[in-house]
Amino acid sequence: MQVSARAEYAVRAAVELARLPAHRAMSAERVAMEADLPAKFLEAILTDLRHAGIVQTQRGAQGGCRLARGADQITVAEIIAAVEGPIGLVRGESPAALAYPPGNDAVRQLWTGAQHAIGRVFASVTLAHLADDRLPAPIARLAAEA
Amino acid sequence: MQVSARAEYAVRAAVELARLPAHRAMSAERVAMEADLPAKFLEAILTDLRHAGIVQTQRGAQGGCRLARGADQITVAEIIAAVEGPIGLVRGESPAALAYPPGNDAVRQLWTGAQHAIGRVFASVTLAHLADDRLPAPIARLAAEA
DNA sequence: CTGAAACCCGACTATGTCTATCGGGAATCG
DNA sequence: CGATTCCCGATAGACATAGTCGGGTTTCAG
Repeated sequence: MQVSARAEYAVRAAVELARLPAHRAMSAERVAMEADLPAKFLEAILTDLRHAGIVQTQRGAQGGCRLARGADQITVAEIIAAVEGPIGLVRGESPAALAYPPGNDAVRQLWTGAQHAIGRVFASVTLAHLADDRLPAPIARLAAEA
Repeated sequence: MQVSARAEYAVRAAVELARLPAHRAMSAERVAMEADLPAKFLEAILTDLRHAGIVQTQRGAQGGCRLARGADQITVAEIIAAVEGPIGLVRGESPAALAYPPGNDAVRQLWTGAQHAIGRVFASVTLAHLADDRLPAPIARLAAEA
């Protein structure tokens, strides 16, 4: 039950971009410096984010990266999906695809529920929240509880 | 973001045991047959469950495995912890152990919240629920939603 | 007592995933 | 032109995971 380094880096990099003044770009290398991430690895991650339409890039001198939309229009869920590919909670399969014998539907629902629980958290947090260092109240409460 | 085969197998095997009449045991091999799991691999998993005090075993002819407690006293969270070891959501570290620069606490809280969200699901489902093929209402609702 | 049933356990292999880097190519701007 | 910056495929190395093997130990039935 892990969040990959890839996903964690993607979020941190995106937060960096979200803190940029509007319409300004930042080179991938600079993002790597600021966020303390391995430069070439981050480059690959930013490529994923671009393919997913989350960031836009500009080649050449004075080029760089910026968010393709407002920070409040980009959720953590999107970012993670972009870098980790389609999410399969159990053995690479979606819970819905698992074949359990009859009378064992609850097991499937268990995995589905877990997936939705985490998906709901990720879908309700945007880059704007992270850039402001302030989560939505329900999530903050969840994080604070025992 | 995956549940390992190990964890999934452990849950399925435990459900099998939960459906046994009280004080009856079942050989590991038979559990593997019934639940359609690789026999030797399951043996290793059952060893983990025994070390965690979730199942009891009896060697020799007519021996086998049974739950160490009532099915309603064993949660999925316990089972998963038993077979996957201490859970580290991000890069093997607990979110609390991650060092983020100041102003980035929300990122840490995000991972913590995700961990709690999933932990809450797993902690509220017991083997009794799964053996009856019926989840607690809040979890069932979570599984059913879009 | 003997032998079969069953657990116990460490070693091992194979496969894949994940992290990260390298090197060179293509676009862009000054 | 030439510096900057993105683009992308190949690849290496480390590690985790899934699953097997073989032999040992305990226990019980007869």
